[in-house]
Amino acid sequence: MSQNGVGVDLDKSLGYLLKEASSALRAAMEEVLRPLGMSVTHYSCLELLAQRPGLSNSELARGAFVTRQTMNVLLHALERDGYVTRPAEAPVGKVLPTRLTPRGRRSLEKATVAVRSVEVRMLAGMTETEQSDAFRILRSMIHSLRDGNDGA
Amino acid sequence: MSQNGVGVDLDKSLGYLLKEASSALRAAMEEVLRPLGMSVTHYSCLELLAQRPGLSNSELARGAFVTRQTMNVLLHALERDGYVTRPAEAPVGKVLPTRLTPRGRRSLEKATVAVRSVEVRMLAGMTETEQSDAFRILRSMIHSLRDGNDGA
DNA sequence: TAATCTATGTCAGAATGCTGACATGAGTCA
DNA sequence: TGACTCATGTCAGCATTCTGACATAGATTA
Repeated sequence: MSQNGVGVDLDKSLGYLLKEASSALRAAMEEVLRPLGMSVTHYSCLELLAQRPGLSNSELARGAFVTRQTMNVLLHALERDGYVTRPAEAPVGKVLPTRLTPRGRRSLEKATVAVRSVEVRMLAGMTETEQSDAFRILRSMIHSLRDGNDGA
Repeated sequence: MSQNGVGVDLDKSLGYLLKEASSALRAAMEEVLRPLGMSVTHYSCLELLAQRPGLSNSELARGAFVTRQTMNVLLHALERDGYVTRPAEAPVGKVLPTRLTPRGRRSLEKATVAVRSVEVRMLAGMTETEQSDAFRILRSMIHSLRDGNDGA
């Protein structure tokens, strides 16, 4: 492992490590979701709707960490394939509350099993203390990064 | 914040939190790199070359968590714009060792300052202990996720 | 009430990254 | 030596996501 003192030493950069972990997580999730014909964003959307029925397109987008436009495309596909339903007209304002269909719920159930296996694997090598540390530390990182986004 | 007991509870999912942190980091880096006309992958490539001169296209791709093909496109652009150089013929095998030009090095210097500010911000809210915990825990997560990728 | 601001859904075009495929060079092993 | 395996660089086509833009609905404020 060669390295010199210049710049941000990648071996010691928390940002690089975070990116590496995220990349590994994404790969693991894609691997278990592929046999189900489902992408990570696809799964995220369904999971969000299961836990908070009636979310709008924009809310789903924020929850899945993509743009409104991207989520909009996905939602239309999911609606076309019968996984979700949206009212033809907005009950209030422009917001179209989205809900899972029975088919969407069934599809999600299989995916949830697959994804949970990844989550379990990730937690496996950690003690109880490390697990709660992980939550606290990740939350701290998110908070620090968000603060500077529009603050300073 | 509503939620029920079904499925993977996102509020308590380490995977979701990891994705959130990674998303925040990416946004923060894009924000500071945009004024320099540089993308995250672009910066990653230059930083890798600064620390390990002579890396091949494939090695750079693995280091930046993209495919060979993606890195290949980027390298050609960087070479065209005079940030890196690659020999016309492979000294050995097919591997074309890549190196930063003085221009590439100058460009990287500015980016490094910007990126370091993000890294500092991320570490700011954490104690010394938490910082070393963060490294250990992230490494543990990466290891666990990788193991299962082709193993079990 | 009227003006302004903010958030939403949506369309269009562009950028980015990926999968599939191919030829080639190097290492392995019979 | 020859067959096999593996990694590399590269081309082409496709998928996903993003940025920019617009009209509209609700909230805020003068």
